[in-house]
Amino acid sequence: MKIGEIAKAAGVTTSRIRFYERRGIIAPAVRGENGYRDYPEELIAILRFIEQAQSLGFSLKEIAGVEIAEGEHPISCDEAIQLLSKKLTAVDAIIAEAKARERRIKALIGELQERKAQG
Amino acid sequence: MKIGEIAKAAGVTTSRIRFYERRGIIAPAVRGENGYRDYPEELIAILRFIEQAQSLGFSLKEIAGVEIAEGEHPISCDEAIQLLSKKLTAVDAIIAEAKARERRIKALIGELQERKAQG
DNA sequence: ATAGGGTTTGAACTTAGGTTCAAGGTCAAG
DNA sequence: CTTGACCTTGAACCTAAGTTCAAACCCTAT
Repeated sequence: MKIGEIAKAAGVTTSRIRFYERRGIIAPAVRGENGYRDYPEELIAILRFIEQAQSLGFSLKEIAGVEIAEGEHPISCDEAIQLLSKKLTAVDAIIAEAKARERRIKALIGELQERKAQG
Repeated sequence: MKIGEIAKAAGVTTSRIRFYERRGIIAPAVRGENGYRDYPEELIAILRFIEQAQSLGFSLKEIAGVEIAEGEHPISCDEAIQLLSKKLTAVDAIIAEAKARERRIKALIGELQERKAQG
């Protein structure tokens, strides 16, 4: 498949695919006679996997590590659980931080409303 | 006060203060004979205000808007409540998103543990 | 053969919030 | 009078995840 076809199939832009290649997140494409990139259908699943991982909060750097591991020797179930657990901890920290922010903002609003009503 | 003094007093770097000036977040400093920036003590409070606002989730762009308003005609209590309420909504959205992520990650971990135990 | 669409490359641009650097000017102390 | 600490400027650099651009090449349909 040509880059435009696979991009459409996976729902990403062609520039993004080239970018992933530059960054080593996906393997360099096989080239046709004309120099065009030629992709196997399996890349569609990989691109979708990348999107999924990103939406869970994994950076491309983190994803690249897994992808490379996939190339060499696929990531094990235990390793996947490890990675997800670590990310879960990070996400929990983000939630806690955001909640703290929320509390502070609410407190400030309360203060200002007091001031408006009384002072 | 010289830039180094005020930076130390406010707990920020001198480069940050110059950066804020470049961006129009704080007013251009008055200059002494030697060309050195000369700051009034009030800037300490302003710098602390900026840090506070940032830690509540306001961007420098948003803060700049308020600062400019402060220069011209101070922001009203009602306006402050408005801004904070809007930010509260944004923070709530971030929390909701992060929680959704958390749920998805937990679900995935659960799936993988099932697979490990059974499959 | 020519217009259009798709592809190639490398390089520059984007947002955010700064930091770091180089080259030079200033000031107080010893 | 020189050393060291501070100040000045503009410009480049940083992370993240791409996008956009220019100039050129390829392919297909008319």
